[in-house]
Formats: sequence, structure tokens, C-alpha cells
Amino acid sequence: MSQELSEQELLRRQSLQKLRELGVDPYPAEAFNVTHLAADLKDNFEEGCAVKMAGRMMSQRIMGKASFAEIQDSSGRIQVYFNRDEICPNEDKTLYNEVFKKLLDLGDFIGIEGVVFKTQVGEISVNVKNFHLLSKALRPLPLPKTDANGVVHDAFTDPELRYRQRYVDLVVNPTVKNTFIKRSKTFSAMRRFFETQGFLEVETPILQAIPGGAAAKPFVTHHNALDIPLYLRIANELYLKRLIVGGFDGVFEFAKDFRNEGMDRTHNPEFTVMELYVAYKDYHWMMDFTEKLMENIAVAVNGSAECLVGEHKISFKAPFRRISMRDAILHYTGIDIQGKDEVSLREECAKIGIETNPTMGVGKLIDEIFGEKCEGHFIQPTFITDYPIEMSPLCKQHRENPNLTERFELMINGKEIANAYSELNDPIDQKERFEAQLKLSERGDDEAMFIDHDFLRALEYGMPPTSGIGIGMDRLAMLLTNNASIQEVLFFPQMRPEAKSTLVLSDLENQILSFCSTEPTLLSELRMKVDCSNKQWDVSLKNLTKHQVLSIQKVNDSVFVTKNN
RNA sequence: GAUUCCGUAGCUCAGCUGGUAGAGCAAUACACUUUUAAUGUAUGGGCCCUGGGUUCGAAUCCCAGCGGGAUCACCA
Repeated sequence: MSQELSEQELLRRQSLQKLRELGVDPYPAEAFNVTHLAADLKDNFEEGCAVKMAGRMMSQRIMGKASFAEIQDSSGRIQVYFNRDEICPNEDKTLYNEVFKKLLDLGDFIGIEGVVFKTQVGEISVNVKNFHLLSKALRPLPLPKTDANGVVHDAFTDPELRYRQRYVDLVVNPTVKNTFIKRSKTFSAMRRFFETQGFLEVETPILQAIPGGAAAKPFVTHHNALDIPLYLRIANELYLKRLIVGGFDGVFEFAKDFRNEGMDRTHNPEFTVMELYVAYKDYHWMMDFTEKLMENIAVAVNGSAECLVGEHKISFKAPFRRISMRDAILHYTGIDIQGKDEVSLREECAKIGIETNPTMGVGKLIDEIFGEKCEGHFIQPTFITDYPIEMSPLCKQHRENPNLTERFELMINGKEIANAYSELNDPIDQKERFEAQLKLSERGDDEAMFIDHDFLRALEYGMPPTSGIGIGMDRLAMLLTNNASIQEVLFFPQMRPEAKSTLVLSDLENQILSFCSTEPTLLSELRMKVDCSNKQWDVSLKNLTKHQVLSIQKVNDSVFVTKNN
């Protein structure tokens, strides 16, 4: 069932009909070959230049026989000038008077042919010689306007509407479009950087029988032919490492991962991670590489290594500060985690007001302290290195301290942006670490992993020393576009389903209807037959008359109800 | 999951201690040949989120629900 149309939607449908009657196809099939974009004309003004342009008509200022309109194409807006006698040189002025002035609506796609000129006020414009309707819009767009002082009025700002109808958001809010252009540039700059290193872009399974490579709750689905559960991947790490086993020296993948966890301004159920694995490297090499990568991307996206994020100016200029997790915690809390066991860490947590629970092991406790007391301090890009072994089951033991791992996270603006290791390639050690994780999960830590025996088998064939990194692409896009919520950098963030509007008659409405006939019935008599509150009565009756199921007439002082056919 | 705020015209928003719905833009009609938030005159447009309750009477007060925002928790 379609919704009832608003007045404006009805009017646009009527215009559509009238256009057809005038022989104008509102949805023509032919290509319209554009020669210039709006931005081209503004960048290179050339008086008298003949142009063909197309886009949405976003404003119309009609002044009798002359009019101005604005066309918005992918590059921006350009003013166009319509003169009745130029468009209609003959007696028949229908094209201007009817088609342009009355039957075109804001939001319609039109194509124009004309020549470039400057108006008396000095605005670069196109003098239209001929125009074509390319596609009619049946719904009105929200129309924010910018006044002479640059203040935007009636901006389309409601986040719910903007996310649910991103297409409208993009049409109407130029900064939103710019965010997504920057997001795309972030990806392409990264890809280019990797390709110049000779790394290979690959694709690995999204449907996995064992969701490995991270500790997170997966989405479950079912394969009918195999009759087995399959999981949407939570990470692609274990597959990329198999490819290093197979003999590639550098592989990367921009991967959509899926985690069945909470949603908020930094978490969407599906998100994008770039993972890269390079053979014969360690995490020191990866740090050097990462800071160069970040600087390169920042420049490619924003034209500068400096970038404003909230109230902070962040510099992506390499090199970045490096500090071990032990020193970071020591610095911000005075606690030395070196050599501390679970019991004494729990005591330290209690002292500084961090809640703990019995399922937390040493790794989790240290992570709590860091997350709670340190993380937020690292505004400028900083590598936090050497994580405790309990929290890094896929990472190689530290070459100097067996309680640590060769791992770093890149923190920017107080948030984790990247996570990297010297990858664990000792298959026996790996197996033991998986088993230790499994034990943790038996304590109730619901993020623990499954054991991927095929991955262990692959390691047994031998994996060269490898360094790997995962970069949260959404988080990175948030930084580079100065957005505080992930929804702003995803075209279509996950939303609760829209409530359906049901136009089905209620029981009460049906009951009322059953007492009515095509003969007029006295309203007061009808009221007595129906047992309901005054409010229910009022709403139901209004509904029925609104949908023209019933009609009400007043004759003298009596009110009658009649059923419509 | 917790707390809190919000939901009124196509858009942005007013609407007082309850009294039968308001503005600007958009729309419609007319005027106007270089305007630019064009202008002037006139007109139409509302399931006031949904359901229940209190009341003679609810957009307004109460309860529940739905949707959204913010903050917090969770998220190696």
C-alpha cells in the first residue's frame, strides 16, 4: 500500500501528466552529453563559450519574461539565465511560460545549452538557448538557503533523516559529499602507497566456518546445502597469514568485518579494516612504514600533514612518538605493571577506582588500566609498544622479555587507529596461546576465540617472519574529515528498521462501519451503539472520514453519517 | 544496557498555567527582461510519533510503546 501523497507530491504528478500532454517526455532515454561542469566555468571564465550542462535545478527566480535558476551538478552550482524570447523565438511561448515557469519543479534534472556570460552583478552564468527536461523529481527536496552573510537557513540537519535518506543529505549538504570524497581518497592513497611497494591486494572469505583473528561476537548464518552454520568474518588476519605461508611477500585487503555488538557513535555492526602483512619484517619496520604511510595519506586527503580534529590540531608528520605500555601506565598512574600478577593488579585497579570482575585475566586488567587512565592522553600520533602477552594471542613474544609481545597500537586523538605485530609464527606456541584463550572463555569471557586448526596446520608448514597491521578505516576517515561519529563517514549506517505506517482499519473502526449503511444514520444513535472512550470514538471517526470511507453531513441541528461506496 | 532530551506543514522551528494550530522558506495564482536568502499581492497545506488514561475539553498533563540525539557502560 502506498502512503497518501502530500499536496506537493500530487502537484508534481499533475505537472508530470501535463508535460506528457505537451509531448515532453519526463524520463527521456537519450544520453545528454555534458561538455562542462559548474566548477569548470567558475575556474576558467570565458565569455561567450558555448556549453552543454546538466544537473538538478535547485532554485528559480522568475521575473516575468526573464528568469534565473541554479543548476547543481556533481561539481557544484552554476547560475543559468532564461530569457523568454531567446528560448521561444516564435509566437509559441509555451516552452517558457508553461514548461519552464510552471511545470518544472525544484529538484528536477535538466540539461541546458547556452553561452557563458557575466551578469550585471558580476556572477558567472549561462545564457540558456535551449533546455531539456532530463528527469522529473516527484518529491520536494529540503531546501537550505545561504543568506548574504553566509548563514545557512533551514538546514537539513536531523541525523535520523540524514542517515536514512543519505541521497537527500548528499544533494543538499555539500560538506557531507566532501566527507565521502575524502574517505574515498583515503582508500586510494593507501592502496597507491602499498602498490608502489609491490604489495598485492587480495580478497579472502567473508563467510567463514570459524570466525578467527579477533575476539568478538560474530553474526551467524546458515548454509543450506552444507547444512552448517557459517559466520560473517570478524577479522581476516588468519587468511592473510595463510597467503604469506603460500609465498606472497606482501598482501593487503580492505575488509568489511562484522561484529554483533553494541552500536554507538564509534561502532557500526559492519565496518572496514585494512590489514597488511609483509614477510621478513618486524614491528619496528612496521612502525617506520606506518608513520610514512599516515603522513602520505594525510597529505593526499587534506593537502597537508596537519589536520584539525575537534579542538586539536593533529600533525601526521613522521616520525611519531613511541612509548611502551609499561612506561605509559607508569607515567599516568604511577603503577609499574612489570612482573605483577593477577591478584596485585586487581588491587591496583581497586586503588585507582577501576572496576574489575573475576573473568579478567592479567591482560584484560592491564588493558583496563591503559584504556581508563592513559589512552585519552595520546592526542598526537603515538605508538604504544610492547603489550603484555596475555592480551595478544597472535603476536610474537618480545625478543627481550617473555612476558611481553612485539606489538604496537597507533593512538591518535585518544583513540586506537591501528594495531600491529611481529606475527607469531611458532605453530606450537600459537597452539598453546589459542588454548589459553579458550580457557579464558570458559571463565565467561565471551570474546574468546574458536581454535582454527587449519590455520595451525598452515603455520606448521612454516611462515616466514612477518609483520602485520590492521588499520580501522572508518576511524581514520573520521579523523581526516573531523567527524566525531562513525555514522557520518558511512554512507548507509545501520539503523533500526523504519516503522511501517499501517492504514489498515482498526477493530473499532470496523465495528463503527458495521453499524453504518449507505442510508444516513444519526450520529448520536451511532455513538450509543459503540462502546469506547470519547477519544477512541473521535479518532476513529476522523480516520474513517479522512479515508473517505464515511461522510458526515449536518442537516439543521442533526448530524448524519453515511457510508460511501 | 543506564540516564537524559527530543518527535507539530515538504524543510527549519514557535505554540504560556489544558480552550479547538502558527511563522519563515517551499507550494499555488497574478505582476515583474540581469536577479541572487529576488520582490510585491493573494491563496491552499496538519493522523501535532503511536496507543491508553485524566478531563466537559489534550499538541499541551499522566502512563506505556516506537523512533532519534547526547552522555555513560560495553567494544583486546
